[in-house]
Amino acid sequence: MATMRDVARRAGVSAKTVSRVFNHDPHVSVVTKERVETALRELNYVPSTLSTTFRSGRAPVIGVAVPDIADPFFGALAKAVEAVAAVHGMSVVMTSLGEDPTREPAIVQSLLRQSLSGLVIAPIAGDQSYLDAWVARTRLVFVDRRASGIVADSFTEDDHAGAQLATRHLVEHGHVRIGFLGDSTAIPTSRGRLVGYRAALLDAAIDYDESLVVLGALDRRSAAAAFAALERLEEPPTAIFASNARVTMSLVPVLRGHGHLALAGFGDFPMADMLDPSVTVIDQDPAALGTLAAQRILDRLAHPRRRYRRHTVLPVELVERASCLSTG
Amino acid sequence: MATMRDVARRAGVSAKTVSRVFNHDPHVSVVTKERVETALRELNYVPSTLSTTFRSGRAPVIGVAVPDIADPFFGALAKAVEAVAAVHGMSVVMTSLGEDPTREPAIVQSLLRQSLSGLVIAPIAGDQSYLDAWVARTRLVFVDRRASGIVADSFTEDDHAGAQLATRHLVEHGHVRIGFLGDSTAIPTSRGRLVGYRAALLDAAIDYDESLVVLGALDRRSAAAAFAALERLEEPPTAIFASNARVTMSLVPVLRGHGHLALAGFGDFPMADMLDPSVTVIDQDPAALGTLAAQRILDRLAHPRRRYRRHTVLPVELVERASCLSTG
DNA sequence: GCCCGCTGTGTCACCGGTGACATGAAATGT
DNA sequence: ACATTTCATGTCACCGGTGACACAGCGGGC
Repeated sequence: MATMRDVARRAGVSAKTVSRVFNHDPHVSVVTKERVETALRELNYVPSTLSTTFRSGRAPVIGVAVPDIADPFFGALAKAVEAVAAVHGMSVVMTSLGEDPTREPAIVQSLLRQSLSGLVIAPIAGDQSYLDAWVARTRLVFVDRRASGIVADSFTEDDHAGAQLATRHLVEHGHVRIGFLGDSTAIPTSRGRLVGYRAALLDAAIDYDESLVVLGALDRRSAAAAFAALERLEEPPTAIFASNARVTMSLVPVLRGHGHLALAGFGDFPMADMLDPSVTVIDQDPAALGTLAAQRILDRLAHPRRRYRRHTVLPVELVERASCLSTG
Repeated sequence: MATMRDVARRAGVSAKTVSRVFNHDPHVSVVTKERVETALRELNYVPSTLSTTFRSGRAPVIGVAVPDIADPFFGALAKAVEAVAAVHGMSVVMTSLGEDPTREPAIVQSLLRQSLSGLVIAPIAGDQSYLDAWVARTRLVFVDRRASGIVADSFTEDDHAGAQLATRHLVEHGHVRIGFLGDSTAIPTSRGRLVGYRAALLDAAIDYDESLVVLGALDRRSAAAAFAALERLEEPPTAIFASNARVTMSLVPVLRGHGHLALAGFGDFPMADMLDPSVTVIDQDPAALGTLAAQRILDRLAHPRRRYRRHTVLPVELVERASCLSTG
């Protein structure tokens, strides 16, 4: 691929002059300009971002680190980040953090070595103090979950209010024994949702029964096992609150086999309205998270000393469908 | 962030020596090595990939350009690419090409300016000759759809056989009037599936009726419109073949309202087995496409002059569920 | 005629890790 | 004891676009 010096040689000028022509610097004579433009065209010059990136020490790239890029929630989030980045001539590097919190630091740091302009991260580990050294260099924005161990911007959704809303909704449909099915309380979002669930019970003066809280529902098999644990209770639940979309989806086939319990889940998912019964959910807006996060990175790049709101919590809303109507 | 020269100054050696220690070059005395290692630790040195990338002219990055990264199919594909790349210390830049084929060249070229090690692309345009200049520099691998206008590796799925299989399946369930609902025949995959559909009809000695082929079913609304066009026919279809998962999903609510037609779709999707009726589909393997594509890029990087099979077509299989049983 | 400013263009250095090569000292071989 | 190899370490240049600065030539104002 032709470099600027190649073009310069062909046009009989210095590389700097080519640079000027390429960047529409007015201080170039018309004759020179035309000669250079011809050479540019003839050599099919395409500038490499490498040198500018190297010189500036900052790649025109925004990183996105999420638990799983194939998850529709994070897919939508990433897509939104990319849309914002593209408008500003930036690219997006993506990485899946997976399930193992201990691997998070290594994965994220190998991303950061690329001198990203910013990083949007939905962490899986309980502590991000390993990012301490990077806070000054890279604009870090947390989404879905707040940072812990460091101070960084965050855009999250109202886990507490959403879970409270969904649980209250089940209570209003006459349920008293409401199970909480989740993945792991190591994840802050799940913790927040559990707290919201408890708050709704408290509001309704329903005693909190720890045996109704079952974790580890990661896929259909483990969801079945978790559900079985609830069924074995002396007083099994008549309704279930699923702490995220993955749990809800894993639960659908399980509930199908075991009579109809009421179900409400945190997080909408494709086809939720087409299932029988259609699933009542708390609707999140991953695209909004992504857009805001990307925007914040660009804002901070453009205005390094401006001050911003540290934590933004987006409201969520209940999408009422049929699954909360049925009773065991 | 500390550079090698910073470390060198602190340890009282040259930058090169630091480089040697960092890369475990045995030609360093134990004393020096320890002094350097201390300095490395004290300054918390993390190498920047920027300089090496610049010098080598090749970023340790694989690009992934797909129509929509939020689509579960491409999400799974991207995830697989990333998994392979991560093992080799590489990152993945992703970009959505969107819907407008005319924007593809600009989007892809802005990716390529980053001197990627390779690019995995599922194109939306009908012609990739704009990539001509890049073939020599960047390892291009096409997935899901072949390249047109240039010679490049491809990994695709057997659109023809899959569509033929699904259509034959519907025929075997007694259907003669089978509608074909698709997005656009500008997309090569859709074209291939249409051909497969026609082949199955031919096999069964069923006349091909062009009015049974309706395109433009991109979302629920347009799918409804497309379906309405079929319903208006004098002899409406009793079964429908949907040319991709997005069409199938858009069609689910539409069919719900209009009596039960048999349905088979190309491409599985989450919850397809939980719908009522569960949807018979042709199962694709996006992760396999992603893995193979990434692997090919790494292979070509490692063995530049080795020869490879240009085009690989992966088999697909029918997942029989309930939707093909019901009859209008 | 001199200074000033403006214009068009060129030169140089820089960003940071590392390959190619050099250098001086110690170790080994004869 | 001297030649030769090995070893530890250093110096330099490079990758490519561009900011800082230089400089020659020219026109205008005094």
